[in-house]
Amino acid sequence: MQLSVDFHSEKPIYQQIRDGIVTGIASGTLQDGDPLPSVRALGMELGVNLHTVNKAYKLLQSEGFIEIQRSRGTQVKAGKTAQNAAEFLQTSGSALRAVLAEAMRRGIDRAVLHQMIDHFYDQLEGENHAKH
Amino acid sequence: MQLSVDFHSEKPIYQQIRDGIVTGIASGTLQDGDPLPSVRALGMELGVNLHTVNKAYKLLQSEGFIEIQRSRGTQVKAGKTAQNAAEFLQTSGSALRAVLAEAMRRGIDRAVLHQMIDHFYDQLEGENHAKH
DNA sequence: CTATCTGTTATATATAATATATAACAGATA
DNA sequence: TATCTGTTATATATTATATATAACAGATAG
Repeated sequence: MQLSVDFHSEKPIYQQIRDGIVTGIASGTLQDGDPLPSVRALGMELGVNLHTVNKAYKLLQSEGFIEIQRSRGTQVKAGKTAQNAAEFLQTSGSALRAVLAEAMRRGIDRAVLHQMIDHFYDQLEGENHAKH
Repeated sequence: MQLSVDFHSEKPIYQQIRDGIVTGIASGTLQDGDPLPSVRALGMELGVNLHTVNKAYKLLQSEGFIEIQRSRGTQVKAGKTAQNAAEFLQTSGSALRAVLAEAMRRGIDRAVLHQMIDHFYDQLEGENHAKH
């Protein structure tokens, strides 16, 4: 687990943990069936309370990224969602990377970029709804 | 001002207001020198407290998007940041839109997408730092 | 000059999200 | 049986968000 948390980030710790694991799955570092550290072990490793790790695990479970088995442990469940993310990165990753590089070259702030993406996504969702 | 807020959104109201105005500037709907409603007027229009609007205005000011003049009002200040955003949308907007459409076609969640973008941005920042 | 419009400041309150701390419970397993 | 799992419960602290009310001070239109 090459995973770290930034205590000064505006992003909640439990989300940082979630994002790190999702990234691991999407990039193939974490594969189907791989065991995850226990909530206590990862908590110790990151210097974080076990409940914070538990919150991240619960979130990942609700999103279908992992499977939690009481008193047995936690395993990566590289299902449809993870597979879709991985395939998207393979087909469109370089295009996305190029667009982001252009944005960075123009000095566009990360928050502004997120806002643009939400805006486009809203538009696309509206178009899709209109079709049905 | 075609601007609305979603009280059930996970995104804070003051950020929704900010994002709406930034979108207006980037799209050209709001142009340099255009006056914005007073904090009280916009608060009334949106059904929101004046301090919430004021918080959004302060944020926009700190980002260089608007200019606030005590007791005179607020004006759009389409400076470098806004210009950069607008130019980026003109040159790369369609490419970004295409990538996002592909992501949506694959059913990729908005949060996962944001996470991917942060990941790429972190990578690109690392590469740029390494060059200098 | 006066009334009214600006943004601003101050104070208080309420709610929700985040994070930690501590303890105990219950199932699986070596 | 001892120890590892996730889970539940309770309590506390901090921060962010949002509202409410009131007052202040500068600009401006009447």
